[in-house]
Amino acid sequence: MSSCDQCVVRNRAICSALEKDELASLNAIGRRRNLVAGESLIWEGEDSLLVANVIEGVLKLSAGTEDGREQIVGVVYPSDFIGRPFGGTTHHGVTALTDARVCVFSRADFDAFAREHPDLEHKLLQRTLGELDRTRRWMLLLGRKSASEKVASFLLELSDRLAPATCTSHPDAVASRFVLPFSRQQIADVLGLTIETVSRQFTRLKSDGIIDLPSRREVVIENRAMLLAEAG
Amino acid sequence: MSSCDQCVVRNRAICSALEKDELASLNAIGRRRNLVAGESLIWEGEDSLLVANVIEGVLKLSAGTEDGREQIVGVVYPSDFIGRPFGGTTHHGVTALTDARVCVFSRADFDAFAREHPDLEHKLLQRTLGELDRTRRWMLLLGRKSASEKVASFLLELSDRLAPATCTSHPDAVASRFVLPFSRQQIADVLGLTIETVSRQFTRLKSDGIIDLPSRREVVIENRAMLLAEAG
DNA sequence: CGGCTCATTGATAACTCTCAACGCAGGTGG
DNA sequence: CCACCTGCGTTGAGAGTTATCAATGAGCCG
Repeated sequence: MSSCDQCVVRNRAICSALEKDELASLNAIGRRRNLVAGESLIWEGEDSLLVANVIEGVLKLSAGTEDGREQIVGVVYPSDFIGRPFGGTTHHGVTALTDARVCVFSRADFDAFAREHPDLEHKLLQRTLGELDRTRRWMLLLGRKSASEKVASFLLELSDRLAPATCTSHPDAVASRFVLPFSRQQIADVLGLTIETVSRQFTRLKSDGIIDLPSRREVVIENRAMLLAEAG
Repeated sequence: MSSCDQCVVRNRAICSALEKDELASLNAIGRRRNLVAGESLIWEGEDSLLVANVIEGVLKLSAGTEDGREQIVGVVYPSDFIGRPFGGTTHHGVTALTDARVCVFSRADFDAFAREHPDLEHKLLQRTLGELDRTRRWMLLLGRKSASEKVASFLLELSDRLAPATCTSHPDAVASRFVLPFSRQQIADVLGLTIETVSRQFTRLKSDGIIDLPSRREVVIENRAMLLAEAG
């Protein structure tokens, strides 16, 4: 059943602002949707037609130039909000990096509902302010950090962000071993580097004993202190 | 007098969400403050103690690394909102680029007021969503564009953003001649470049006849089409 | 007229990108 | 069950863009 009651992100997503009966109303205008890795939910430049909450999985927000260069401008995790309420066109595409499950709403329905529920808008505002802070911090990395600092920062951020999913019992825990939701190319697109530079930094970090790479998609942080030092 | 009635950004800032009597209440908890160019209003890493509206002038939001590298992560213009409501610490400093006038509120007062005025929060949400879009688009520039593309994009963005101030009668107008609110170093900090690279791009654009530089701080866009082409 | 700050210009170095080849793993079909 | 194919990642050599270091120049104010 597609009910909010059993939703795993019920208490973390913006829905947590709502009372039981309000939640039922929201449930009525939303629907679940499953995405396979690589599938897009929203395309860059399109009219903003839908918004969503992430239930499970990891998705990227990306923008591109006409000649094909791509930059990943955001990564969203379970309980995060997707889309552009109260606005015209979306300026970045949304694509699943892993298989994912989302709770989608038509933007018009959501806008109307949100306008009637200030607590929901307040949660959304808080979340948006937090996302803006995070995005601005990432600009420092893009504009001023070297390749090695970028890769180290990326791994540290990822270990923080992936922690809630891997270890629900201990809120402060960070994952020192995790599965990358990104290909090498996607990591390059997050960091503003090329795939070759990312690869070289990975092998260097490994040969320095700072991380281990059991397989292409797995990372183990062997020495967090040294990784922190690398991150600048 | 420091009254909202005569405020020049009254109809563009988030205050436009309020009725006359509400505006009076807001006026009671805010105060005007003048800043000279170079003066800081908020410092990176501090507790978030105040928020503000920009009345006049241009200010930068900036983040830095421990070893002194700096990245400007945002630029705010008249009617824009400054600061981090509903949150702990500010992750970037706020400094006036030109002499400026702002309308400041203690964060605690503003938070309480905003919670009681959903329309104000709605305006703030819209503004924050717009700022997030703009910031994400800037990430594409930082991560994927060349020095010449960065400088061209910067000049085009600036001519758009400065237009409202220079030409109030015609809303769609863009300024083809304007005064830079930035030093060369600050432009470099916006674009993730060095001052020397910025300078070289400026002189190249000038010798190509795309722009003219009557003085250090003045720019004339001679050929907007070519500048657009340069921007990628 | 100095003395200062800021911007420009030049020469060189460093970092990252580009182009190319190779390697590894997983899936498919004989 | 193994050979092959394909996609992704790694590694290497060389080129290109931007950074760094250094000197010169322009504007501003005492």
